[in-house]
Amino acid sequence: MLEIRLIRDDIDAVAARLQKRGFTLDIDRIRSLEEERKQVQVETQDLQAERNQRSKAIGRAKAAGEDIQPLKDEIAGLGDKLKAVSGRLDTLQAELDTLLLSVPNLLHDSVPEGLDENDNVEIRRIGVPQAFSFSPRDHVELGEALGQLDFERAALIAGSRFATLNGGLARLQRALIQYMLDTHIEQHGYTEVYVPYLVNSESLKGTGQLPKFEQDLFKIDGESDYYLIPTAEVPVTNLVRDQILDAVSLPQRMVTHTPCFRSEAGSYGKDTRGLIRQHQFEKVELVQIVKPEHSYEALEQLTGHAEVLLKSLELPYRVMLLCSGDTGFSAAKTYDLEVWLPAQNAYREISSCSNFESFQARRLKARWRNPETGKPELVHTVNGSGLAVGRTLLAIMENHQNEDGSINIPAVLQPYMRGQQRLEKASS
RNA sequence: GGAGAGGUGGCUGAGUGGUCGAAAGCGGCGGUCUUGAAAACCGUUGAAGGGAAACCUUCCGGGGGUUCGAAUCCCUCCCUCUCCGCCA
Repeated sequence: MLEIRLIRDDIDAVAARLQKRGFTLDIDRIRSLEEERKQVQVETQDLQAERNQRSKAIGRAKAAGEDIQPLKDEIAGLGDKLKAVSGRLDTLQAELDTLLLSVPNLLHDSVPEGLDENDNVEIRRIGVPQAFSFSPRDHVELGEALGQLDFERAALIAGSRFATLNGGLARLQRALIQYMLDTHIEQHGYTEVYVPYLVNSESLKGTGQLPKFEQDLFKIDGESDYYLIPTAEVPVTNLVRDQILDAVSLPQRMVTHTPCFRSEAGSYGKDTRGLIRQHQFEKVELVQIVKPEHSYEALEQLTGHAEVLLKSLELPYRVMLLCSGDTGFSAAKTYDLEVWLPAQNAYREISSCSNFESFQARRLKARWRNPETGKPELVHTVNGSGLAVGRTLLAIMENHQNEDGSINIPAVLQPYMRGQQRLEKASS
């Protein structure tokens, strides 16, 4: 959410910056709503002040033993008038809030202009794709040949866009999770957290998934206001909702592993094969709560933390700076890490690292007390995948495959696999 | 699931219809004293919105209601605690 003051002060400049990402701000509607809001608010507050004054006078008169009936008569009608005006104020405020909640974040100046992913800018490219002496198979073929990846069983149990793993592959996924968590905890200074996988709508509103992106979520049917988390960003960032944090507690660096659930509505026919786009997948998520002046530094640092994993897993990747049209709703600036997939002969997203500046913090009312001003001020939030585990698993399968269909386990994962060096058909 | 007790400022905790945004204590900040610190004493100390400011409004778990007036009464939801039952 943007600061209403910013919009009030210079709505044209804000609208111009939003246009950069293809969002058209309804200037006239906001102007007229704001104008009426201001007038109705003053009116409401005047009436409230009058009511308070007169009620206190009645209190005094009563204490003095005077007849209060005449005073009560004088006030007749004020209540109804107040109710009408404040009702109107509530309506106006609600309309403005709804409008503001669906306005995306302003982009950082360093974000290149562009329409879609084709305009994203490659920042750096690390690692060289392996030259195979045979035609590399994709992870579906490899996994099914190993007998350790099964989409048919999953379709039977749940439906499309689910997978079952068994034996070595299931263990390798678990090894990846442990390795990623341990690396961030031990080398990058993150604190591990464990959080709910079901969250309420307030939390989703706080991080920006609601109200605009309800169709991407799985909602739990019933009385309770629960959604399955689409990313751990939601519960973890909400740890600081409605808080005024101590300056010395910043930055907060948190890491967690959770499953993530996405409806993938609107992605019919896209990535239908394999593990790339599933309704359920595992992800290790990095979240930082920082002072505003450090958030861009934190974004670079956090992106680097995710990159460490790709390097150590010997996976070639590139870092993309998303252009204005491709940057997500809540983000001010985003780097995507894209891993090389030999079977697709392409780089595919495996991590997305964003600085949200105060956009989420404003919705979350997540603040810190600035010692310089003594006042509560909004924090900045930064997060990124470190990494998407399912996609990492398939990247390992495809990049580290052998001609016989076995898969080399990267050295850093072997300690988590009792020293096992390869996944083979016999292994389990 | 059944029965009961609660949710008040950074914390503890008073307040059951009227100058209550809220006593008191702790903590924080500033000062006096001191070579310095501690102690003691004095002062100060919540958040949000509107306004250039004076100042005004709102907030005592959330929402709704009664009343001239609600932290206080009523309804409803959420959460915490105790006991019983059930359970990974």
